[in-house]
Amino acid sequence: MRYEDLADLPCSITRPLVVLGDRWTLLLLKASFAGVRRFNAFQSALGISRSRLQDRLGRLVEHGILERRTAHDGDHVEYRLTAKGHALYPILMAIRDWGDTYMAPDGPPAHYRHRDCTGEAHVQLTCDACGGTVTARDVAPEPGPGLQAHLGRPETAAEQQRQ
Amino acid sequence: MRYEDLADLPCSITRPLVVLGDRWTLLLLKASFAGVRRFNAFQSALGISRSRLQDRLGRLVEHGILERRTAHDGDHVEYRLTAKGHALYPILMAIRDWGDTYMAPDGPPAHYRHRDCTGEAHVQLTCDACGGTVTARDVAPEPGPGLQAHLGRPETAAEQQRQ
DNA sequence: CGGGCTGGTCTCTTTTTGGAACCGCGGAGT
DNA sequence: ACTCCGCGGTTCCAAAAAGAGACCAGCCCG
Repeated sequence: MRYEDLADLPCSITRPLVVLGDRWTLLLLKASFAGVRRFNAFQSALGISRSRLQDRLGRLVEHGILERRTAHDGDHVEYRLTAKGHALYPILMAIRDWGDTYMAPDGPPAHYRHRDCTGEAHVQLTCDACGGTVTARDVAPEPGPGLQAHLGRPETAAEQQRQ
Repeated sequence: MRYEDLADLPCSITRPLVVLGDRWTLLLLKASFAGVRRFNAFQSALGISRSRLQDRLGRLVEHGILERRTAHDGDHVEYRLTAKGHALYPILMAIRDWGDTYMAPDGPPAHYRHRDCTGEAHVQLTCDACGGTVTARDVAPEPGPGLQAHLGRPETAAEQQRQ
C-alpha cells in the first residue's frame, strides 16, 4: 500500500505511471492498438499468465481505458479501447521512436506509415504558442492549478518533501 | 527468464518496455529530468528502497541511459542523463499530456512552459511527409528492415506465432 | 453424448520487492 | 586522536507480485 500512494501526488507523470508502469500494461495496450481484443488472443500474443492478464485487463477496464463487452455476433468477450485508451497512442509512439533510434541496430522492425501517404508518423514535442520544436532543456515547469488544489487539502502535509 | 526474452522480439515498442516498463524506472527518469542526480536524492524524492534504487540505476547505466560519475568538485557520485537518456523526454511528455487530460480533475499540477515564450510544450503525432496531425486510426504498420534481419536469424523459429 | 472452444478461477512455486540494519569511506568538529 | 555524520552501497529477511498449470462452467458442433 505504499507504492499506490504515489497516485495521490500532484504530478501528471507519476499518476499515469501508477496505472501504466508495470511489466505488462503497456504491452497489453500495444496489442490492443494492433487489433487484439480477446482474452485468449492477448494471452498467446504476449505470453502473459492468465491470472496476470485477468488482473491487468480488469484494472484497465476500471480506469476506463478498455471497455469489456460481449461481442454483437455471438457470445465471446471483447476488450476494446475507449477514447481515453485511444489517447494513449502518442505514448506508445514516443516509445517506438526511441526504440527505433536506440534499440533497433538493423533498422526499424516496422514502419508506422501514414495511410494513403508516403510519410511515417513520429512524435514531436512542440510549443503550442510559437510552434517550434522543443527539447527538455527548453522546458521550465511552473506550478499549475492542480497543485494549488492539492495543497489546499488537509492530508497533504505529510508528503510535502517528496515531489 | 521468460519476460526478459521479450527484448528479442522485433518490435520497437516491446524492446524499450523491457528496460523501462516497471514500477520505478520511468519515475527515476522523471526525477533525473527534474535535476535529481544523487543517490540519496533519488531515494528521498521517490520513496524507493535503497536496494531497488541501486539495481535500477545500475540497469540504466548499463543501457547507457544514465552516466555514473564522480562529481568534479569533490567525492560524491552523480547520475546524469546521457544523450540517449535525454531522448526519452518525449515519452514522459506524452505521459504527462495524457495525465493532464485524464487524471488531473483540478487542472494540471504543473505547466511545462517553453522558456522565454508564453506557450507550453505538448507532444504531437505528425506525418513526416505531409506534416499533418495523425491519430492511431491513420497509421498502418508495415514490415521494415529490422524485421527481415530478425527473420534471417536461426533462433527465430520458435517464437513466430507471437508478435 | 463427447469434444473443443471460450473466459475465468484456484493453488502452488518462484521471483521481485520493501524495509531496515549494517559497512567503509571521507570530512568536520572538538 | 576520537567521535560523529552524511555519502554511496550491500546484505538479509519478510512480504508482495508474478508465473505455471490444473481446473471449471457455459456454449456450440458433430
